[in-house]
Parts: sequence; structure tokens; C-alpha cells
Amino acid sequence: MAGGHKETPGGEREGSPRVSSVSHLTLNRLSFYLRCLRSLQSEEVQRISSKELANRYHLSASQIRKDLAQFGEFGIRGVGYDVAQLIEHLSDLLGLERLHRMIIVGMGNLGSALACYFGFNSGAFRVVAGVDRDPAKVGASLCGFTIGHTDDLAKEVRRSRAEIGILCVPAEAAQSTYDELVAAGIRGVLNFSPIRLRPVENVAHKDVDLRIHLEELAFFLKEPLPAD
Amino acid sequence: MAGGHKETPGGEREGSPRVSSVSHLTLNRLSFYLRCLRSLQSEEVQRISSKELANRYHLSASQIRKDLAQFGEFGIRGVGYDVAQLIEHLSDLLGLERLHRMIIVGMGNLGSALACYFGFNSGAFRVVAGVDRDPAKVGASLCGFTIGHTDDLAKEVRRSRAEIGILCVPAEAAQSTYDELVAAGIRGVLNFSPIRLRPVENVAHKDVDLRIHLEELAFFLKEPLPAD
DNA sequence: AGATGTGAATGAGTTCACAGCT
DNA sequence: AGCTGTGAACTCATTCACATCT
Repeated sequence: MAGGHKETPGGEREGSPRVSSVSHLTLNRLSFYLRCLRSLQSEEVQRISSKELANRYHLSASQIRKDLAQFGEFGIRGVGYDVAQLIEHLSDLLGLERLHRMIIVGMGNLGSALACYFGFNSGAFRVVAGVDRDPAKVGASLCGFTIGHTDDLAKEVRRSRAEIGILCVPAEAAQSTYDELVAAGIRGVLNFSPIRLRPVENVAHKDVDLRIHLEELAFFLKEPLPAD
Repeated sequence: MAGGHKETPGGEREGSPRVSSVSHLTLNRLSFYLRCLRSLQSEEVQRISSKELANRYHLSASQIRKDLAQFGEFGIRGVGYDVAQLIEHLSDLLGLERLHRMIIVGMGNLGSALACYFGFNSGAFRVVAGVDRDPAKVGASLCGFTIGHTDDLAKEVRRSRAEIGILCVPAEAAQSTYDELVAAGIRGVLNFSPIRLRPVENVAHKDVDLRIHLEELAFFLKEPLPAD
């Protein structure tokens, strides 16, 4: 087996040989903390302790501290954390201080939806291009860009200066499209197709398998309802 | 899932002891194994050892065996696993033997896309209903059902006999809509809204936060590309 | 022999508990 | 006093190694 990267088959696998090894669990929590802090800021809260943050959002205080301490001393002992400052630090840490341009490959149901999805077009993220194989779709405009043809993928990536590719093509096309994206110089890929990609060095990579989430739910629905 | 790792999807009550204490990591792997096995079956492979399965799909042989052994002795020592039999066992185990009817709440970009998404309308899953607050959307037909009004949520759930709710409403509406779904008798919820729901006993529950995946990617894009 | 199933060892991730700073 | 930051304890998850079965 090649380099020892940890994998969670079918669910989230996370790419790139990591130099600074932060677990994706920690990263996800940091993202979540950031969201909480923004909410607090809008409520004009200026300082917060790990304990209160934990109470408000059902988190663990010691875990908040551990997570943050990994990256420096952001808090003030005896006081807590400065909300604005911590937002600043976390945004910086997560790479959210600049805009990330994204291209969607495969403008089917899911691709089209994501192109206009608020979560993909707010804050540090923006969908700036999209391509599809189907000539009938090419040329259509939606949510701020005009759909190009998948044959021009590399050109579209360069033109739009996208650094993240959102892969929404069917399973059969996923690996080849991924390789094209990488060849075009993409730096990160969010893969919605239900297959495992052969990942490339130095390209960040995240699988999101929507079906698998349903199957997880199904497992719990199978269990007999405890009639209490 | 946003932060916590200790999520307890569904009210954890003692039903079958071994069934209720399966980690979601294991469950996701089982789903993935099942997919691999189906692919093998379509290639007419009849028997496979954990080692070969692992090699083919970049998994860990001992983990495959551990995962499966949790639920019984499905293999034949000295031989391997019977593909068809194991598919049967896994489908059964994951509750994929019967159809799961689903209702989408919030027919915006994402909701509409999921309604017609293949992964949500194949195998054991089918979207059978959808509702929205916007009267302009109510009455429209797509992908096999007619959009109802969110005010009639409980009625729609009953009429369509949906057991899973797909929550695609904005953050503000998420908690109240969740509560309505639960009151309407829904048994599982897949939550795409970016907030943490206060979960209810005995309702299976899974958060899928698409934005957080982007933020995870952004972190790796921020890092200096390792030259090693 | 050859592969499973499983206790034991290792490793990852989380919580505890407290030293040390404000 | 109060709260952070952190080593140590603990829990959960994966890998190893081998006894066990075909």
C-alpha cells in the first residue's frame, strides 16, 4: 500500500498528502465554530468563553480549547476569546479570507442546483463557470455564468480562473473528468459522483456521497421502533 | 454532521444490542462494500476473499472482516465470501430490502434537484412528495409528484406515506420544520440546512452540510504546496 | 494450504484535571 | 476568582497476528 493515508471508504475521504496533519474532524469543527462566532457577532457578543460557546451550541468546551490551541494561543486566560479576533484567526486559518472560484462539471440536476445554491455562492466561495457534455445545455446562462462544453474544460478552467472543481458527472465519467480537471490545473475537487477517484498528489480532494447518507438513515429505520 | 462525532442518530434504546451500537464509520463502509459487491456481481464474480476485495477497491482486508464479523459469520473459512449471499446479507442488514419513501421540504434549488436526483430515486429510495412555502411553486409537477404547500406538511406526509424527510429549507426555518416533520410522524431526517437541529428521540437524523466540505477544501488550498 | 473470525496491540480522537496566566 | 492551554487518562477505531475452520 502506498503512503499511509487514512480513508473512510464511501464516505469522506480526504485527499492530499498532508504536511500539517489536521484531522478533518477538527477542520469541520473549526468551520462550525466560525459559524457560531459569526452568529454571536451578529448578536453583538464581544467575548465568549469556551464553556459558554459549548453550552450555546451543544459542543464540548475542552474540545474547543484543544482544537484552537493547535494553531496558537487565541484566547485570554481568565477571560475567554475575543469574538472578532477569533473570527479573524479562524477565517485566516481555514483559508476563507479570499474568494475561491469554482467550476461545476456536469450541469445535471445536482450541478445546476449547486451553481445557484447559496452555500456555494456566499462568503469565500463563488461558482464562476460550468460545463456539460450535452450541446443542448451549452450556451445557457444561469446564476452569473454561461454553460460551456466539457470538451473545452481546460479552456474554461483557465478563462474562469477556477481553482476548485465540483464534479457532478455520472459515475462512468467521473475518473476521466477528474483527470482532465487535474490536468487543467485545478487545485481542489469536490466529488459528488458515487465512485472512488484515484487521487492525484497535491490536489485537495473530498468525496460527498449523498446516497450513502440515505443508507445510513435506512439502517436506523430498519430497527424495530422501541415501543415504550 | 457538523461538529460532534458522538451523534446518536435515532433514539438509542435497547432493541437488538449489537445493532444499535454500530458506528457510522462502520455503516458507511458496509454501504461501500455493498456497492463494490454489486459491481463484482455485474462482472460475474461469484466468490471473493477479503484480501482481494481490499486490493480491488483500496480497502483494508482485516477491517472488512471485522466489519462483517460484527453481524454474523458470513464467510467460508479457507474460501472467502459468496458475493450474492453477502449482497443479500448486507442489503438486509442496512435495511435496503424495502422501498423508503421520502418527502422533500423546501423545493428551492437543492430540493428540486434532489427530487429528481438519481441517487435519491434508485434502489431502496424514492422521493414521493415535496412541499414548499412559496405558493408559486405549489401545484407544479416534477419527477413524479406534485408540490404541496408546507402548511399541509403533516397531511402530505401521511398521504405520501413518506418515512424520511429531506430538509432543504433555509437555516431560520430548519428547526421549526424539523419539529413539524417529527410531529407528522416522520422516522428519519436528512438535514441539508446549515444549522444543528435539536434532535428528537427515536427519529434517525443525519446532517449534511455542503458548505463545510468546501471549507475543508479551502484549508488545503491555503497551505503551501508541499514540495516533498 | 488458505481464508475467516477474533483477541491483543496499536493508534486516533476525546475528555479530564490541573498548572499557569490575567 | 476565572479561564485558557496542555499533559495524562480514557474511549473509540484500526491493524496485527494467530487460532480455527474448510
